[in-house]
Amino acid sequence: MARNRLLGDPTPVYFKLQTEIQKKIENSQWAPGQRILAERTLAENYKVSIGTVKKALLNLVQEGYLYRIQGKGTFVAGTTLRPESLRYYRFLRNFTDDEADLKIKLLKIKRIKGRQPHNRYLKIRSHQNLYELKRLFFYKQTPIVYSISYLPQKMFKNLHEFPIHLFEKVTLYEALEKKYGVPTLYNQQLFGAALTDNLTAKLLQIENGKALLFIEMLSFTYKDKPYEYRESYCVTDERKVFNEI
Amino acid sequence: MARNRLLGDPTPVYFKLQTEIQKKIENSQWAPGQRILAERTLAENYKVSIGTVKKALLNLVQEGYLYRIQGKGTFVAGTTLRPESLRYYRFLRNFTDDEADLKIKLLKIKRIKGRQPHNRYLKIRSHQNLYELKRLFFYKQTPIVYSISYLPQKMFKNLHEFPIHLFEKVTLYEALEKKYGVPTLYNQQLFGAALTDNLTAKLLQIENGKALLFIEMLSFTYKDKPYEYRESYCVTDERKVFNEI
DNA sequence: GCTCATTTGTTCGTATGTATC
DNA sequence: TGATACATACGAACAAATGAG
Repeated sequence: MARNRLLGDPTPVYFKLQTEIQKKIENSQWAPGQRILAERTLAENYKVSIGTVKKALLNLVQEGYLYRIQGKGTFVAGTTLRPESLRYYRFLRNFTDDEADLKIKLLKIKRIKGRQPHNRYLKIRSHQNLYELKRLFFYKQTPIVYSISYLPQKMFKNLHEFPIHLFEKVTLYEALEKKYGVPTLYNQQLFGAALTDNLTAKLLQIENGKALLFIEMLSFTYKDKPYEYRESYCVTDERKVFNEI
Repeated sequence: MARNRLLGDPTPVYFKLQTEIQKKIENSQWAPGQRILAERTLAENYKVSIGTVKKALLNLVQEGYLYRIQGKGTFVAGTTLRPESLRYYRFLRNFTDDEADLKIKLLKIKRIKGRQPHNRYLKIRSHQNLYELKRLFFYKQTPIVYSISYLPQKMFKNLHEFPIHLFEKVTLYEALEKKYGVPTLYNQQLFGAALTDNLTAKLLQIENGKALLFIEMLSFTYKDKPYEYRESYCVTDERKVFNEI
């Protein structure tokens, strides 16, 4: 009977509930993996019908904040990028090829002063410091990607003290979500081409003057907050970088 | 009361209805833009409750088959009706830049014999013939993309007889949807880097030996049917190709 | 500018099916 | 087996937007 809307507030009840839950997830009051209250319980607590609770929850499932398992419950989700696209990056010979399995090697992690345009992309002030991660991605002993990541020090305290294998065994995404509760919700990329310089030629073991795929990437977590800016140089002679939209 | 499910068929009623409507859209019985029957009418026709019809329709909205306007009705969607998501490449100087507006020039359209790997990507037999479209994309008089598209002749009969401005004034997507009822649902891309050869250097008005962004693209319509394979060469000195996932 | 029929949007409540442990 | 939790389905009432008259 829409009892809750008689006072002239046009915001639907389900949307208010949805927003409340979303906020609890965004500010980490409810952590990824955690089971939340049951439909009925929520309905009783908020004094709304089960159907209204269902609508709020299903919307949040659709937006990637929650997932539900019949008979078990409703749970807070983590990184919402499809696991395939998360595996960084996906290298294929052609459209019908299988994905190549890459190994990661951490070259260096260090703390650096803030710089531009990095800090601007990350939406932090220019005096805020950064972590710089340099990594190589290998396909069967052959290096094919050289990437440099920049992360706000303030957001990832003591990142440099973690064991190195953390950045080699799992993706950076998984590591950051597990250690800092920062799930990846979406990311933006800029694709370009560049010629090899001395450094990249040496690291990627190719001759100078070859064409490289150059990717700039910004990864976002809750509240459209960018938390990583990454530059990658890719050898695409054999395999190319796959994307689906 | 689930009357329709007493006979042991585990398929939900809403899902059957959803599938029926989806098929009508896929085989063009219901065309993009067309209004479909009202909720109540569908409920009466199929002898199910309004809630069940609603669920089926909302699922199809979410999958992009339909859109709904309160007070007007439920309509069949198409590519044209979701402009932002499936645009041509978007060219930006950096992450905070605005999108550059590109002009298109059709260089040539001709019928060619089928070839590999094109026909394999398009999932058609190797003897089936193709259309080949060569186009240049300009940003303020400066050419920045050279693209070659391949389309199955069988699927797009008489494509070469359409006026040229059709391929210059609107995107290829819109043209194909309007003329052949083939909306674009998603596409796949492979990104690589290449060095300029004589042809591309001349067309793109740059010197030989520069690095170009090379994009292979496959566009899909209903039933995961690929209908266009495209190769693009992009000058990314000033602007880069944007993507968001 | 107003009214009215149509259509979708929101909310309620109930009953039953089905998966999990 | 039973308790719990989500999924499906029904139907009613009212709100809000649209467009025609």
